[in-house]
Amino acid sequence: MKKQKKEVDSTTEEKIKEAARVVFTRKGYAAARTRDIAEEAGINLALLNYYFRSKEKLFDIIMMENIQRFIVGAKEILADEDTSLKDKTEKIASRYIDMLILNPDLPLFILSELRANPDQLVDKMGVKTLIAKSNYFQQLKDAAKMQKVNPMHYFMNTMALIVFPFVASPMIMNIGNLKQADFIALMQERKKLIAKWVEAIVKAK
Amino acid sequence: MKKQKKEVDSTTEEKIKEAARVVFTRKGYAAARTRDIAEEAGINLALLNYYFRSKEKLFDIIMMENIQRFIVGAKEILADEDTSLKDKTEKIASRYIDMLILNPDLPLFILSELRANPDQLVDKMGVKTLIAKSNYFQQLKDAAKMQKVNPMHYFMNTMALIVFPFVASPMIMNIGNLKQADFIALMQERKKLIAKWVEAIVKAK
DNA sequence: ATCTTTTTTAATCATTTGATTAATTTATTT
DNA sequence: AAATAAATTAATCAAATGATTAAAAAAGAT
Repeated sequence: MKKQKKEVDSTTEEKIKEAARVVFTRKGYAAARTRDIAEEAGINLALLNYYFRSKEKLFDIIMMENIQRFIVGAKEILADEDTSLKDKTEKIASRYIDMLILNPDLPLFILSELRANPDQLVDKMGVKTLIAKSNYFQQLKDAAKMQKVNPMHYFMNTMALIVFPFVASPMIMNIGNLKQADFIALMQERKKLIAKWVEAIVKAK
Repeated sequence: MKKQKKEVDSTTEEKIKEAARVVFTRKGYAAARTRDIAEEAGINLALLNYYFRSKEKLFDIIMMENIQRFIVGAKEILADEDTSLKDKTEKIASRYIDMLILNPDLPLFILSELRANPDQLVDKMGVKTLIAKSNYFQQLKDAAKMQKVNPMHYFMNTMALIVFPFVASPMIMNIGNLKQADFIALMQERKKLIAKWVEAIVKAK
């Protein structure tokens, strides 16, 4: 009944999930074919429905896990009462840039599917409270109050500086004449720069 | 043979194109159904193929026009030899934010389809030379030289600050408890702020 | 008015695609 | 080893979907 788990990711179920993650994340729900996933996983198409019932059910699982993957680890950084805003920004930037180098399709996937499905997926994942009630957001508010600016601006700016290059990487690489390695090198540089920039923004004028 | 053009957008061909723009831009190529487009246009499905041969041909036209819509008007601002970097940034931010308020789905659509089709669509549209050879980019390079930083960083930052909030608007509105009108008000505020922020970034540290 | 061309419609086709079924193979239990 | 359960496969189904066709309607030309 139970599959032996000596190789953790070698069960059929795991092979399907991993293939689904690759295909869904790269092509999006609508463009992904269940046959693509089956082929990527090296399994018979029927097994996909045998293990996950439907394309949609499988997608929901992947979507959940992808969002989790996106916010995991952020909580401790954002909650830390002993670090400055600049410290947090640098840690967040560093962690996310590393993660995005490994999963470059993740943000565009999430943002696209989020727009397509006005579900409360974000709600469900508790992103809102994670951020809005964090020490980080309080520090943002403090900084914003002095500038008489909506703190959401600073939050958007930080996210933008971290995530946008990955969302727009084909265009960036084209305009800047960059190869894959050049782009990654640029992103590595940003780990330190972003915190500096955000600090400059917060203190601007 | 020729349709009279008294009402410019009332010809069947135009109705289809406009409907296609709406549906493609909102749902992307893969999720858009030719029947959706026909219904949105209020025409018989066969007319879509009669006028445009195929879904793909119609899409290519819309894609071209959408990219054009994205870069039109930027050229003069970027080329102007008599304005400062800050002036240009402010003008670009203002123009793009206005445009994005009217076409909020445009950037995610372009970025998604650009990633899906590694064609040289960007090449074809001449975005690269438009930017790389502009007075604007020269000013970016000058600023970057002093900071010993790749000028692409500043380009990415400016694009990010302008475009990202629209790409991530569902998440932003959720986290910030914002209604549509609140979000637009925030974007209006950014018109002025972005140039200030970019200036602060360029001069940072 | 008649003829020709263009536009529009309803019906249908062929393919793709998500899903199911029945049979076969493999693993587990007794 | 026999019996039972789980996993896998090939074949097939039904619905969706892009596209075509033949006929009808509308517009334009003679």
